[in-house]
This record gives sequence, C-alpha cells and structure tokens, in this order.
Amino acid sequence: MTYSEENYIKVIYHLSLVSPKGINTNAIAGMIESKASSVTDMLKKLADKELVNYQKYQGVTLTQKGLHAAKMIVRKHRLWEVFLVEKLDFTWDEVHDLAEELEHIKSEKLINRLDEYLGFPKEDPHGDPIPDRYGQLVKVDKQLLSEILPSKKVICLGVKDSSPSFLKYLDKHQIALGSEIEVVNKESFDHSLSILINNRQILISNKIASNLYVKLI
Amino acid sequence: MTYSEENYIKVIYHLSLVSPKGINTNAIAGMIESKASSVTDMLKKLADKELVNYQKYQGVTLTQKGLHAAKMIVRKHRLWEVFLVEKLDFTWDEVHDLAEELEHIKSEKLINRLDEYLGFPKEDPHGDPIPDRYGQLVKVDKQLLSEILPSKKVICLGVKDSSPSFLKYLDKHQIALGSEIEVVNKESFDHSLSILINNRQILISNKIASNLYVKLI
DNA sequence: AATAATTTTTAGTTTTGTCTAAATTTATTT
DNA sequence: AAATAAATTTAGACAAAACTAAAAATTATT
Ligand SMILES: [Mn+2]
Ligand SMILES: [Mn+2]
Ligand SMILES: [Mn+2]
Ligand SMILES: [Mn+2]
Repeated sequence: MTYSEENYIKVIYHLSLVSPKGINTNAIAGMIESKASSVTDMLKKLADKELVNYQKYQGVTLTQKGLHAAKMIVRKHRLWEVFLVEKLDFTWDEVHDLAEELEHIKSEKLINRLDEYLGFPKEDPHGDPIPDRYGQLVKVDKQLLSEILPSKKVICLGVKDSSPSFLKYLDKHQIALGSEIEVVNKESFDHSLSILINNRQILISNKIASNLYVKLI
Repeated sequence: MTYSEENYIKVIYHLSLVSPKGINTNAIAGMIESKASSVTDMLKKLADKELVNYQKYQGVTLTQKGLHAAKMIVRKHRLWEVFLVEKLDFTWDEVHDLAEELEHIKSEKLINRLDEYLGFPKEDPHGDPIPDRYGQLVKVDKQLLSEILPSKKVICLGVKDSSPSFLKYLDKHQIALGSEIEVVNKESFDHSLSILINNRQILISNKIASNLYVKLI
C-alpha cells in the first residue's frame, strides 16, 4: 500500500465510524483535501486491491481487509502520538501532524515493540482508543458534555476535535483529560454552559461543550 | 525536498566522503539502484534547487546547502538507529532498513527531542558518527583491521559494511563494538588473519578484516 | 591521431496521483 | 413528471520519478 492509498483507507474508516452506510466521494474529497475526480480514481484502485466495496454512484465501504488495514494505520498513528507525548515531552496539540507522517512507517515489529515500550496504552493523548495488534479496540462509553444535564458531575475523557486551537483553548482553561466537571447551568438561548472545574466556575460555548467527551461519575 | 531527492543527496554525501572530487553518474545509479539516465534527470533537478553543483559530464558535488541537508538526513538516520537499538531492543542488523524510512520524517523538533532523549549519542550502533544539530560531527581516528600489523592489539570501533549478513557474522563470532582484538598472524597468500578475541583464536578472511574499523590500544 | 570502449545525456514512454472541464447519473424542486 | 440542482464519473492533461533505446561526449587503446 502506498502512502496515498493508506490515507484514503484511513479517511474512509474515520467517516465510517460516523455514518456506517456507504461513504460519499465528496466527503472523502473534503477530508483528504483533493477533488472528487481524484477520489473516484483512487476508489477504483482500492476496489481492485479488494480494500473497498465500490459501485459507481453508490458510495464506498471498507472490506474486511480494508478495515483491518485502516485499524493498523490508526494504531500506528495513536501509538506514535503517545510516544511523542510520554517520551519526548510533546504537548497534545503538537503531535497529530507528526503522527500523520509516522503512521506510514511500514513495520509490524516496530509498532509492536513501541506498543510494548509504552506499556500497551489503551488510549492516545486525545482520549481516542488504540487498536491492539489484532485490530481489537476498547470502546469506552462517552457522551458529549453538551448533552449533560445541569447539576450532573462528569469526568473528562477525550476530545472530538483535536485541532491545536481547540486543545490550546482547553489548556488555557485548565481542562484536561481526567478533569472533574460539574455542569452548573445551561443557557437555553445559545446552549452555552456554566461549569465548575478546579473549584472555579467558567462559561463555555456550546461549540466547546460539543467537542468534549465526558462520562458521568 | 521529496523522499527521492533526499535519497540522492544522501548517496552523493556518502560517495563524497570516499572520493572528494566530482561524483559520477554511474556511481550514484549503483548506490540508488536506478539507471544512469534517471540520475541525470535528478541531478538537473537538484542543481535547480541549488543543492548540488552540476555540469554535464563533469560529475557532481554538494553545495553548502546540499551538504547541510545531507548531514541532517544522516543525523536522523543514525539517531533513529540508536533509538531502535537502545529503547526498542532491536539488534544492530535489523535497524538500517527501518532507519531508511524514518530518516525522511520531517521535523527538526522531533529529531532534536529524540537526540536529547537518547542522551546526545555521538555514534550509531555501527560506530558511525552522528552529526549534531548544526551538522558538526566527531571524526574518530580509525583504521581497517586489515591494515594492522601482527602482534598489535586493537579495539573494535565500527563496521564499514553494515549489511545484516556481515553483522550476523560478527555476532556469531562474538565480535562487537568495544571488543579487544589481537592480530596474531597475517597470511601473505590471501591476506587472511589469525586474531585473538575473547581468549579464543579465530581465522578471519581479508574481506572481513577490511570491513572492520579498529584503533590501536 | 584515429578508433574503440565507456560514460553520460537526450528523447520518448510509463506509472502514480493529481487536476480541470465536460458528461452522466442521482436527488430535489417546482 | 419535468425541470433543475447536486453529486459523481469520464476524458484528457500534467508533474514526478522511473525506465529503454539512441545519440553524444569523454576516456582509453591501438
Ligand atoms: Mn491524531
Ligand atoms: Mn489522537
Ligand atoms: Mn544505517
Ligand atoms: Mn548505522
């Protein structure tokens, strides 16, 4: 598999988690920052290699083989992110782009050794699950903070958006994975939230709240 | 710089160390396992980017810019090799091919953090020097074992050939970096050597001896 | 100095992955 | 059910990096 093929497979995988039916050409083009015609070309190639099920105009799904390949790329991406944060002291907003490169290094042995070296982590620095060497992953039950009712207490488990700007916002407000948050009030007009975190009460917008994964304590 | 351009620059650098005059098209083609015509095409491109000095039929040399780029690639290659051996328990015969991939990961910050994490090593697992972040490298005075006179004692510093087959040969005969070797006898007919290592006397061919770097104790 | 051998370059293709523009299919409105 | 809009595919082109075969330049040999 080429670098480019791997990126397509990974994007189709991520889109499949959100909408389990056939994935649109345009959705893929959007994620990969290319044009629909380029996507069509690639889908034919991936179908030839039996990595995707593709029929003209009908969208695309991963085959078993494609799904496994995708999980292995995600595994590599997330293990490298853990390495960068845990061992090389990178911050959680710095690692994604680097992992985009590192995820294409082709060696099962390397990634399994890295996994072992890191102590077989189950989650990456953004709270996303890391598939094991067989593609198995632990699905933790999480909700978006925006869905939590007032007076409930939650613990922060992960982020939906892992862009540097969002992560830096969280750092600034001292919201980290593991933080305890109490929803004090929900504003019905704009769906903003008053939350209690680290004994301080702060106001966050709905956009923030709908990008934070939490679970009830 | 593309993956391929980086490989060419690195090969020209390695060839320059052996013969400091202009590097031949064919020599490059041999190292990179491509054809002379492909090399000519690439040399034009590298000259456009001011990474090499190139004039038709006159061979090629690295510019200052090209030399620095080459050293940074070699730095990355060798630091990754150290990482794989020191942290992930790879053997010295397993790491070269992996480092060929890892050396293309583009991040100064990553490589400088890795350098720090590894304790700023001066040499890679094969005894080759690691350029620092400015391209500076410590040149250790070493000779080939084949040039050592009988009855002299040396310490093993590195390998010239770092192919898995040669490295495995050394492992099998318990010759490692740091090993003490005494040259007992040199056979004038085939230039093979009798050496004393780990209190055992063994016979090694000239080919082996001329791929082992040593220094007199 | 002329010829032969070797090396290097040029010319013309190929493959991969991308693009634009046009054509086709599917979905949405009127 | 047409007509219109949107999504998707096809056709044709291009750049990167490789190739083969032929031409040109350099080097070695007679
Ligand atoms: Mn990431
Ligand atoms: Mn992540
Ligand atoms: Mn190496
Ligand atoms: Mn090495």
